[in-house]
Amino acid sequence: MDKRAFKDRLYGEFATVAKALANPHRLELVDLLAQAPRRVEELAAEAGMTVANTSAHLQVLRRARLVEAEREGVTVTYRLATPDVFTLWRTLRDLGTRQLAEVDRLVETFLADRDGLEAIDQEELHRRMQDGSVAVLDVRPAVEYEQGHIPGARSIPVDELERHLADLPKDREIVAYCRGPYCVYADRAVRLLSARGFRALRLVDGFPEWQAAGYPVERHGSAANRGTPQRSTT
Amino acid sequence: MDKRAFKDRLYGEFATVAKALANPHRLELVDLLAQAPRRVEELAAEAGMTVANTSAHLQVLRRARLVEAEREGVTVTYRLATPDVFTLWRTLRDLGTRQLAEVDRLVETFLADRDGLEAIDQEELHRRMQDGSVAVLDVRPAVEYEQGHIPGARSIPVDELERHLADLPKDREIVAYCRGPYCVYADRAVRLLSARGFRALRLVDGFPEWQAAGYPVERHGSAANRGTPQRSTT
DNA sequence: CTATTAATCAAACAATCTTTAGAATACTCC
DNA sequence: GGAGTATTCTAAAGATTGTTTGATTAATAG
Repeated sequence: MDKRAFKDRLYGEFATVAKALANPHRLELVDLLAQAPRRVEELAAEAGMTVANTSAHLQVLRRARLVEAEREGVTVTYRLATPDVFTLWRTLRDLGTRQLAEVDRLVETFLADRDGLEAIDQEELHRRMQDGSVAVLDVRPAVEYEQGHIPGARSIPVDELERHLADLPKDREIVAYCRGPYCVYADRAVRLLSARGFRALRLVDGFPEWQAAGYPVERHGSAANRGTPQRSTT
Repeated sequence: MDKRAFKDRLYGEFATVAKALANPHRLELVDLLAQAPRRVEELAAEAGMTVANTSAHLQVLRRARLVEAEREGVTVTYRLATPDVFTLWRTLRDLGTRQLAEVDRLVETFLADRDGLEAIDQEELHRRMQDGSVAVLDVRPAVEYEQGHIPGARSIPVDELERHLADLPKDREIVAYCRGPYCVYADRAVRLLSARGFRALRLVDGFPEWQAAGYPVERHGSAANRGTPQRSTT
């Protein structure tokens, strides 16, 4: 094998990873799987695709070793092959956010009223959590909460929020978070809560970013911290 | 615009970035541009492609805002749009290295004798540079050295190494580096030097990784440090 | 064994991507 | 203006990708 053949094949291998991410549907699937492992049907429903098409895309991801599948009886559960896959997706997403004006434009258009919502970042939330001045609210679907959440966070999926307002404090600020910077659940929650007289604000990032930054994480209500928080793993 | 349309378009934008990287030739171009800005012809020659094809691929990268072009007289010089593009490429490459067995196999096959070469990492090189126990050798093409190199490194492109052996010290270890973990120039240099009685070893990473890690960098022989080194920007 | 459910496969088609060859453009030098 | 050079554009062929439809496989329950 000569040098040119070696290079071609090596870059070819790395290109298969990029190819796996080079499709909007597959990026959405990766984004969903970063929240929690899921079955094919669930993924198809969440992403608004047919099951057959979802299955085909999942297999592209699997061939690139970005996701793994596990059969349990009649269902097949997919999960990210390693947390590094989320890191890659986030690196891609953040670069796109900085470089592509169109992303800004889309956010401006669709999340026009987001500017009116108060927001805080991870560092500030972590500080305020420690002095107990805030209540934390996870508004993602329950299955995602169960796979891991910010310690002490209460799980109320956004669609059920209206029914559980009585459980929330009026005397403390409420910080709502969801899947990530482009997830709209937290926006909706903050808007609803504000309208009902709560003091609510949103976390600018989602749970996967919180976890990737090394902040403590809780699972199934039992403490499962990763030690002292360490900022900025990027 | 409804939520589904918003998501589709947002993921679609991010997919354009992944698509730009989803081709072996374009990855090689990004890798080359991470070393130094270059003209189309130079890139085509380095990557073993026709000029027309190189131009076409560069424009895919440009539309995705990963590279920028600047016309200077009759030539057009391309460069990475931001250093973050290298970060994305490295994240992709490192994930591929960890996940794809085929990468390992290719390296084993083509760089079979690499195991016999002594190697050190960035941290250790930085330490040894400070106590003056090593000479550092940049074996990349001169244009790449001129765009930035490890402070105090001597530039001898690997093809000219044999002619300049007299300039190298026999009483100190020589650390050779080149473009990155899969670049073969440093391997060749270390092999040649060892055969001629020098004590030579290779740096496991290349210059772009050194720079991205926050270690000091020098340009055109004049000091241009970035302050104290800070490890691990990943 | 049969029926049921979840997931995958196979075939087909449209759409997109890659490459080449040759033409066209943009600039410089004379 | 004309010649020469670097780059880009155009057109066309060939390969790859994405999606749907309907069939098929794998496991479970009765």
